[in-house]
Amino acid sequence: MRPTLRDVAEAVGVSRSTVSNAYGRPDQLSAELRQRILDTALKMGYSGPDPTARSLRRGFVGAIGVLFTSQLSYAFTDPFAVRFLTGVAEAAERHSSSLLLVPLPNDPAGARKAVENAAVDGFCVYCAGDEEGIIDTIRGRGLPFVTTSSRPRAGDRWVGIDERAAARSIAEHLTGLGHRRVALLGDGISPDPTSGLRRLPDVAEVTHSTTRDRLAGFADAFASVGVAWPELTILEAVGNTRAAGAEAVRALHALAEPPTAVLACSDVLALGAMDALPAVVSVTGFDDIAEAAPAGLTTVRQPGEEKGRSAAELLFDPPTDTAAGQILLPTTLVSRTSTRPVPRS
Amino acid sequence: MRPTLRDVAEAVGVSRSTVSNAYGRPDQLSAELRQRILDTALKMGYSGPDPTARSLRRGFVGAIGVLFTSQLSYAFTDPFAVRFLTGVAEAAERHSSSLLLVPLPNDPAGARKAVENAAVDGFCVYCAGDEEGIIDTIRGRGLPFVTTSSRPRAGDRWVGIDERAAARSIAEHLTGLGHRRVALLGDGISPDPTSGLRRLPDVAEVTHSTTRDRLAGFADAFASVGVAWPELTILEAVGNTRAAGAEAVRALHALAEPPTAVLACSDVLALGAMDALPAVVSVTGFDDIAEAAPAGLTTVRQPGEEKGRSAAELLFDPPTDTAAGQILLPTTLVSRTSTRPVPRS
DNA sequence: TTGAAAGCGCTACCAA
DNA sequence: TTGGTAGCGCTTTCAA
Repeated sequence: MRPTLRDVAEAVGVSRSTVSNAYGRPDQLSAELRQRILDTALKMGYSGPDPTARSLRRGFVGAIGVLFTSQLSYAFTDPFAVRFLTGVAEAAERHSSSLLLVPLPNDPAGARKAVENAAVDGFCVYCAGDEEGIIDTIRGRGLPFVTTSSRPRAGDRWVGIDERAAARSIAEHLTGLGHRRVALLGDGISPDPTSGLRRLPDVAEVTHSTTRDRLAGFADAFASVGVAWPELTILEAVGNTRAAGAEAVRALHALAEPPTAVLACSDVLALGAMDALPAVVSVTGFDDIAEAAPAGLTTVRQPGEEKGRSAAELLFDPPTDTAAGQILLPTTLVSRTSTRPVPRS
Repeated sequence: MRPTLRDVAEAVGVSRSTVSNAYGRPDQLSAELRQRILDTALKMGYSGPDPTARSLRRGFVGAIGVLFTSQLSYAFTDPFAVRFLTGVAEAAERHSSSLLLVPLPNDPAGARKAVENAAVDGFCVYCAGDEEGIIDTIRGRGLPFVTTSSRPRAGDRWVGIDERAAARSIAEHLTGLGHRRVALLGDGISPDPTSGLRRLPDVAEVTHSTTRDRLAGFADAFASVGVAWPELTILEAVGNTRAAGAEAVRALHALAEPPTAVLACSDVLALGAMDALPAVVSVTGFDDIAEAAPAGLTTVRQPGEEKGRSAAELLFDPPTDTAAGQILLPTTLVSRTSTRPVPRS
């Protein structure tokens, strides 16, 4: 049996409080006594107060939870998610807090349970899919949280970008180059995804909110040059991976009149599309991950690390002014070689 | 005040054990009573047992700690570390366990405290630097752990590769191409690093164990063709980043007889070296990260995800056979275009 | 199937 | 500066 604080107290011949103070409040006892306690503890193989017991008593844990609304192991394969995490980690370091990464099972009940069982002081929710249920569960626990959802509730802390406007801006870049027959590529379009062409009466039916907003932004730009939603080709990828992007655009080969450009909802998908398409087809991405520049991918840059950092800081230092709890980050259109004017035919 | 399990028990008019069972052991009470309890709880705003209290009572947490022996936020910028983490996450998902990422302060005392305060059931230690003190602290807590250290103690659980042999193999590739005047590039060579040329009487003095073993392996190959340690140029990078690699090799411009090849201790450093050197200089890396292939970098492949997965599995399912607790992973030499025969002059 | 009792290991208050 | 006391919120025997 490992020794407890009580054992050390008995061995030294002092009370438990004094031993506790020796670890947590060194100023509450003489340096000499403290040293005697620490020495005895070391000799007995006691390595300090049990973290769990301490958390229970103190009512705070010293860790924040990070939730990815997609599979945790996938999150690490998504360069943008990793950048977000880097930012969160920076803030956590500054606040001497740990990061609890909680894998969420696919079934809602399991996900709920996972969120309820996480021993944390608050959550950063990286929204890449369905977040409603998860956020409700956190709310139910009464814990503070920050989201990157594309549509935060008023009063919720949030860090994000104007998804729709950013998407519109890159689509306008393409309309400016003369593109009219285009395909939109995203994942999380339907609840039960399959790769390839999708018939979609209305953008409102798109499952994932981020994809929905970006597609809506793309559509805005085309609507303003007279291309209505039904004339846009919608491509669904199964998952946000390069391979899924490549796979999805294969469906274009079957078309009599293939699009002159593909607008992807992420750089990862866009790079996959470039892998599978001839270079005459213009391609755009979203995020500006590290791989985008060497590939010459035209994209929208959003500050990934800063997103993570701001989210975590919002959790650690809640702003008193409620308006300051919503941080809108800037985006920039980055024009590279993957987009060109429509070839005359 | 949030309601506790006790409040729910009183509201329903049953004992606390029964409410506890309603959550943790549904088979211990009638479905009807359970539903009544759950309904009441919901109405009262009770969202299930407190995770910390439950952990204390049960004596187990449901999370494993992941320790990077370099700054946590840096770890995410290292593609190989991210792959390791991906593997760990996969295993954690399978075992419904969370991942606690613990930032370690640079000072040993702070690092010790951070490890002592982590509420986890065990640790995966990703060794990229000094691990001795950290592992001792874990041992002091009596928690199970797995390392990727290059020199595990007998009896410790471990996952790794034969660093020295792998390094030797890639160096032999270069000696086979005729290279004799070469530079070795690594980080963590000296305790107080500065970028550039390093005078180093003996490889044993290298600070970080992994760098030490890889440099030793490089040296082995050159020794066997008659190039002794003092004839090798040693370059130190400050940190394992692409920029640091580029910066470190700038020191070569000053040499009258620059090396014909640079052997780096990681792909990241190697890519940096390629950024800063003329293409006639051969460069080798280590790890085979995703960026290596497009850059044509000759390197040694080690299975990153598998390393993480195996490490975590070793933690979750301790092998009864102690010999099975040490897993040696295979490596492969991947020859690409960044290495060429020595140009005749 | 349900309940009473006994802590898990610790910290914080208050009094000495 | 030190110690006694009272729980933090829960689970788990064990007995009814």
